[in-house]
Amino acid sequence: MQDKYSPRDIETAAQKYWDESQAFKAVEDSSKKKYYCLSMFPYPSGKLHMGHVRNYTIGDVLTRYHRMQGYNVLQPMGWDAFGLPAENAAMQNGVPPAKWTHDNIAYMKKQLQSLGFAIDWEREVTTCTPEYYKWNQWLFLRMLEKGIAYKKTQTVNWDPVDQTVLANEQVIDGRGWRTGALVEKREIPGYYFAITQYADELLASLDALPGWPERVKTMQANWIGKSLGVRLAFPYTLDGKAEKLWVFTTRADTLMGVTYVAVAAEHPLATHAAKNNPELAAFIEKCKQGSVMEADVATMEKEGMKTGLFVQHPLTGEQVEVWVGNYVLMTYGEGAVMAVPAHDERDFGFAKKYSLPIKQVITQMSKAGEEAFSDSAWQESYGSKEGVCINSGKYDGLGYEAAVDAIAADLAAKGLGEKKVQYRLRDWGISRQRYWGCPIPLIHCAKCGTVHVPDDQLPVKLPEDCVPDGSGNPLKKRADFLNVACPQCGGAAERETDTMDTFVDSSWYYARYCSADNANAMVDERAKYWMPVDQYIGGIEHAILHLLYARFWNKVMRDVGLSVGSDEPFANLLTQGMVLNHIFSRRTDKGGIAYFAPEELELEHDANGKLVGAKSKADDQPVDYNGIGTMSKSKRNGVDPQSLIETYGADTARFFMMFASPPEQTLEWADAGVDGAHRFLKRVWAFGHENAALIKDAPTVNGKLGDELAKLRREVHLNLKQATADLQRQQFNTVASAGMKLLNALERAAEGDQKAAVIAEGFSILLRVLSPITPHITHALWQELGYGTDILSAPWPQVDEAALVQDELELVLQINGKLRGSIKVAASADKAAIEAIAVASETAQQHLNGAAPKKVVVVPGRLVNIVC
RNA sequence: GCCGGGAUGGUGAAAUUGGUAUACACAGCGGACUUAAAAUCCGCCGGCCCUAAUCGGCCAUACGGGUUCAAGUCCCGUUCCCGGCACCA
Repeated sequence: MQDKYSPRDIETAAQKYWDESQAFKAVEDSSKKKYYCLSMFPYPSGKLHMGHVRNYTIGDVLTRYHRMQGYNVLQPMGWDAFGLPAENAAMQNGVPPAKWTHDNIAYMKKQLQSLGFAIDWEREVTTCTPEYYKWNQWLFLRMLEKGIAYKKTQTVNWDPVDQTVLANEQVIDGRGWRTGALVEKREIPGYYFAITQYADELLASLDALPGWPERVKTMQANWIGKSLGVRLAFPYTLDGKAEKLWVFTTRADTLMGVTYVAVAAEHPLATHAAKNNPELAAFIEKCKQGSVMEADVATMEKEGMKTGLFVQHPLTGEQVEVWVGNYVLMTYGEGAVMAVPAHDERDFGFAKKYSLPIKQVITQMSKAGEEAFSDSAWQESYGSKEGVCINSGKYDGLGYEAAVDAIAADLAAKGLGEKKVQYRLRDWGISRQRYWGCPIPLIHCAKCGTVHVPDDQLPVKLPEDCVPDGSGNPLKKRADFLNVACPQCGGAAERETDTMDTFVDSSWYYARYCSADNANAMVDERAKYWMPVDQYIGGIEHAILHLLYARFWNKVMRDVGLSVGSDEPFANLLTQGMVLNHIFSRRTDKGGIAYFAPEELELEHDANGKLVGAKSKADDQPVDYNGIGTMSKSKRNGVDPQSLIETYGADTARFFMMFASPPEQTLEWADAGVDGAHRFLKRVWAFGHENAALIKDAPTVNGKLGDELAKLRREVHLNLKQATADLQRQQFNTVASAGMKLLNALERAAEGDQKAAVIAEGFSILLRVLSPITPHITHALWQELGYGTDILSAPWPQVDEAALVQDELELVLQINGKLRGSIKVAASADKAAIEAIAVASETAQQHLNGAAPKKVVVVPGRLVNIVC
């Protein structure tokens, strides 16, 4: 046995052993309880970053822990390999996205393997391979057949200089990231998945997911946003024809307070009004500038212009003025809203700005609003809270529900409205005008229209040698891809060049791992054994979109008749906190933005170690600080774990990452503390080495121990108990602490009868507690010390409750809630006895001064509080 | 702007159900070993006050209120930070 801890040798040997013994190959075995542990697969950006190390270490700890608990475990890995960064890299380096992606995968796979994760690599899945994306195409066609997929227009960000569609991420302050040009909104056709058809089920089955964090379920429920409201119409006459302007509201009780209606810039009414109104036409054009992002729309200055048109109030028949508002979105609801400035904050701001009338129709029973319409007066007099109707004619005095019912009934009688359930959730637009994605399997024929690619011609393969140049989709220039015979008439036709959103790829990979080698089916019977995923682990940033899309897709697969095994794909979810780092950038001369990677920068700190700025190493000039944020490819602020692994070894990297903070917590990256983690592992090794002879020959603990050794053994089992509980509740930082405390205790062991037995037992517990976190060092020591051949299949240690028993307890003594001392009581003492001892104590007598206590609170095993 | 989360020593954090706030570490300081350094080991380590030193007292879990015998933990309000907002993945 080496006397010095040498991670390189130990880790290479352990990994070789696992590899040769096929230790992590998962085989279906219906006689054993299965545990499918899945971490979100990485985008192959080039190198792992610390967020990956954190994510995959968490998954590996859970996998190895459950294996020791006797489960048949599956932990697979794959690559979310289509996406935008590959195209950006292609533009920068002139390398085709396919090559760049496959090179990155090869490198990152080596990195993952060097971390010693218990992964079954035979099930590896890569989404940019035809074997995988064939099934995207296959299911897409099934969805078209079932009416779950359909075509309509979508609004996109358009860069007028590059003549290309921009992702939201590529829009910075309303400008294209490469060109600096003002971004425009543009309407183009695209394919949608009707996720709203599943809205009710997606909402309802959140209740069937007790293993999901509440915060994620709340976010998803709010995102789906089911609300009961009223869809109602404002009638009007246009060119002599009777028309209706439809709106949706959740506040029909305020209908009598409507003082104007606002429509989107793209609304037909706006278009009509603009025909003879150049000023309005110009305003509508202006509304088309800027990004489509909701955050931008919600924070921009609200602007509007009157159309000169009027509609009728559906109940009173009064004239209501129609405005165009830049905050009304054509793609939401009806593209028009009724405005009640007295009881909606946004309408109020708009009405104040354009001096529109404000009519109070709800009272909160505070003072009536005669005074100036200042914001605080609005809050006090009006407000958006539900209340009782006033100034509303026959509805006066009604509360929210009664008013909505009465108004809805009156609208229905006139044929001008009805109650309606509305969702905030919108259908999922999946068309991307981009090269590096899964081709949409459709063919456009002049004669036959849009034709489905027949199943026997799938997959539609993406040519892998394109190099995008930033302007438009290169597939449009590929005659060999584009030109195809129409499957129906055999005439000349063209392939669809749009590709699918990469969220499609990641919506079902969990199922593919179960049948990764099946070329004839998307999933097969084996999915029934493994699914649902028992533990899914990934970043909290996926709380809504990815997790909702995956839940939706799983239900679609079920409804298409595939054997997915369950209605929900992920039984338990652990949402990892983000690993953050500082972000630095510079404006480019074109007006775009360029980010700097940590290795390109010289950071500057003040005396307290606080970051004050940074300089580029290349030109020694300062760069802009953009605050702190998620480690990401696009912001270039990821920290590569490679040097950490090379310097200290995988076990140190893993231990440090787990010890740094609880998994769900956001973590600002700092490598202070890595030394401490490494020092601890060196101590573990040294302890094993120094006590090797003692441990190898040790008998088992038998009979009563001396006080000191009994105390040590109690500490060992206390820490085992804590570590086991912490693994159950997935708080790995305190599992690491428990390991440290355990070693501290063992190192301080007193001499005495049975010392060898206590040490041998204690160290075997320590090794097993640590093994999920630091599998290599524990594997080596387990073998070297003769505990067994393979710690992987060692059972998880059991707490000996007898070792925890104490004869005498020390309780905290509080006087009036303040710590004033302690008392010793027999473990068997009852409440009355404890109270008597506490009151009789010298400390209590001093404070009581002869008087009787007003109250005594006894918390068994913890404290006594005397109130005087 | 909307939805979700967070804030505890110089730093990462602990406190599992309302019951000793700061476990376990990092950094720092002091010491041992050494010709020396590294490594290793030992000790100290929230702030203020009292004391020669102990003993002890007060304050402190982002900020302001509240409930309770008792609040980091529960309730109300505020600030700042992080994640998401539908074409980053």
